[in-house]
Amino acid sequence: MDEGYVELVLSIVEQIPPGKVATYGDIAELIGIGGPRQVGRVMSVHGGAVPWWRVVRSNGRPVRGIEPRALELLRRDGTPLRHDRVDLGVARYHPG
DNA sequence: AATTTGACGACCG
DNA sequence: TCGGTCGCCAAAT
Repeated sequence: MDEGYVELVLSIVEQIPPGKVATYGDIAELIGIGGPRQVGRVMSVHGGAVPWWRVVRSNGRPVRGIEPRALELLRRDGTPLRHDRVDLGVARYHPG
């Protein structure tokens, strides 16, 4: 596998197809780390190498601090957006 | 070693 | 829908 959960998180994010999104909580639960904050921390450090904009919060809102950027990238992927929010009911991707 | 911080989540009013 | 609170855990200070 790998040396730590960091690579594991990144590998999952890379598997998210265009037009779909995953939540921090889903990833955290999938790999079995303490909580979604750890996923967020990993993304803040190594997220630049993966499609970070396909990881959103549980309420469908994009990542904090970079919403404009995330929304444009999501829109480019064809992700179902409802104004400034992702339609999780349709766009939610179940990793694994 | 102790405290605060953070790309979060669930719950409550 | 919005804001406040608590729980969570690793990293930063």
